[in-house]
Amino acid sequence: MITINDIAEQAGVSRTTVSRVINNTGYVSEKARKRVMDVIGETGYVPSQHAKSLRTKKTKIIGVILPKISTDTSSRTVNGMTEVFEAIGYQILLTSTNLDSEKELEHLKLLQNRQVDGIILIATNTSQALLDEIKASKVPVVLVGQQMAGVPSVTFDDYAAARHMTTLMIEKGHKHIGYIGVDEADRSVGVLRKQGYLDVMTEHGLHIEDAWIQQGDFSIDSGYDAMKRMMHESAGSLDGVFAATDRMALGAWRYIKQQGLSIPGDIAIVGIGSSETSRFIDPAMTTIEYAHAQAGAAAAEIILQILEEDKEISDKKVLDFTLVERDSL
Amino acid sequence: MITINDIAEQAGVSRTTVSRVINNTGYVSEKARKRVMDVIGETGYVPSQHAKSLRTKKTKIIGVILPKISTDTSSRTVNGMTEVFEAIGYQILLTSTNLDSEKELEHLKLLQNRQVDGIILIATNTSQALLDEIKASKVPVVLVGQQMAGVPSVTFDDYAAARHMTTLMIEKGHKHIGYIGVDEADRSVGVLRKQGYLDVMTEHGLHIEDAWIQQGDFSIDSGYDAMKRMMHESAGSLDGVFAATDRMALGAWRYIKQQGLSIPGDIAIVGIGSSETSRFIDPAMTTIEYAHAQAGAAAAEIILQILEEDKEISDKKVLDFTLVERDSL
DNA sequence: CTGAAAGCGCTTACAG
DNA sequence: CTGAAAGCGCTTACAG
Repeated sequence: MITINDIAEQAGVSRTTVSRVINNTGYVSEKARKRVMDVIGETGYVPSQHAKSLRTKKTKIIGVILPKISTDTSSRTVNGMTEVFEAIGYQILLTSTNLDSEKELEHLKLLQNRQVDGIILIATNTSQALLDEIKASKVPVVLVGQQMAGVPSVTFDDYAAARHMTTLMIEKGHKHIGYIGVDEADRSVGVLRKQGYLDVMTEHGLHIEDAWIQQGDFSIDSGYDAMKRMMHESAGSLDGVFAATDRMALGAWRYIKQQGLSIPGDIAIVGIGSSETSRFIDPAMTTIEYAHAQAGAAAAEIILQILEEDKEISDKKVLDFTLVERDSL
Repeated sequence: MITINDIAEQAGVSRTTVSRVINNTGYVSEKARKRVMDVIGETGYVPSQHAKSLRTKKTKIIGVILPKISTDTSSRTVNGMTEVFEAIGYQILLTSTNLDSEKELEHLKLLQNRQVDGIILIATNTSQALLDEIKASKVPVVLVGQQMAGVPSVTFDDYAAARHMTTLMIEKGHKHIGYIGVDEADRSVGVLRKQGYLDVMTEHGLHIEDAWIQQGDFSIDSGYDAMKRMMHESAGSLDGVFAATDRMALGAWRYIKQQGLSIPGDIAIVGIGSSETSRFIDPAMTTIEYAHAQAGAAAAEIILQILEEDKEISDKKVLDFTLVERDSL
């Protein structure tokens, strides 16, 4: 392996000088700089990041913790971050918790040991343990998807989105609207979206049967099962279903189709997420689109600001949503 | 920051001894080990990976180069790798080329500077420049999706898969079969799949109009456009289309539906890839499934063998495919 | 069973 | 404008 010493020797300067030209810092005579550059060019020398990190305590690596790597949401978010980071030479160290929230804690620790400069956590819950770990973190953490006191984050306006969608359903003449949600440990998806639905229903004086509120686990199959339960247990007047995510809506869609019912004639079905599949099914699903790439980019920018400008930031950036009206409502 | 020196001091031993207990190497008396462990427990000390890497030249980080992060294929592949790596404490440094093959070279260099232990490259072409860079690499590289002389790889049997699908179409009574492919710089997708189609057609003495062979660029829209061109330029007897990827097949499907044609009644349409969407559209698409997660896992295992067992491996692992028969053929 | 010492490849005051 | 030297936090022969 070729080191800074080799370059210094071949260029006939000290390694201090070599370091200066590499990092473009301090004064170096044009002559010396050129000699060093030439030798670097000839040898193809690249500085050891480890040695450098050991000294400077900086790595230019950002740890990213995802709930699951193979989802539309994750990959779009990471994509957005990548664009921002790549331009300035940062790289991403990726870990996935595979939906195991214990692992969020574990990975948070792991990444710090790796001496990443910062961590972006696509969070699925807001537990106290998680908050504690974040507060204790030696490196800045920014949250995506959830908000926590004193922690910078970028989220979508889940409550407003759910309100908007529910209102739209009512405006279109639906009155007996069911809801497929997720566990409330997930504040954004589990609590806020549901609350939006509940509040709008109440404000319109609309009754909600117990059977109309079901819970899934984000998977397509769980949406299918939830829909099935809802139909079986319901008194029968159901004319619309709002699922907290497109994947669960897709499962519900599937069950309804299998029953030979018409969408939206018999039952309207809508989701949130704007997945690719939701666009191609028949009827194409009305949904709400979140700009995940933009969220990723925003998170990247926040962490960069903290790192490079050494700012104390605890911004909570809330991104807007856009309604995608198609044919299932 | 708390270091090995602090631990040594508090435990009343030398840092040599601390290092020994951390790494479970050499002799340490039970008493000393316990004291050290206790102090580590109390302090929450974690060794600096950089210092360690600087000495050992190992990082336990694998660089992964993807063509595009937000695709089904990529995320499934990465998922498969993650499972293997996670179990033994390796992590993944992810970079995406965003379909820019220049960047494959660039990232190959970049990752080496990051001192990754190895690189997994999800390749989209087999250019000489790429091969040269791989050969010159200081760390082992394993290829996914393409084969190159002397480089370990895991691929799918694209030629056999295309043959299989084309044969099936013919058996189902289709004779006028078009093909939507991609650029031939991509040997696996561009050349082998097309060759499978061509050979089977020839063997059955089936004629192929010029207009029946079109090219896309992997995107849904390009499949749509290719299908449109095919229909416009064709003499009219077309009764089936085989697209090299599900996404392009999806685009083609869309165009055919828009024309009010029946699938597979008027035209059958099939793809390769088994994307989620292909399962939910109407009619559900017949396709070929590749076990991407398994490919990722296989690649991870190969690189681990090279790294941990110090073997010289240039295995070419070829994974099988499975036909997913649905309703579009 | 244990420790002193050298060294991994850098950067950064400090002195000139 | 330049260099000698210290030091970042580890591991690993070597000697005892």
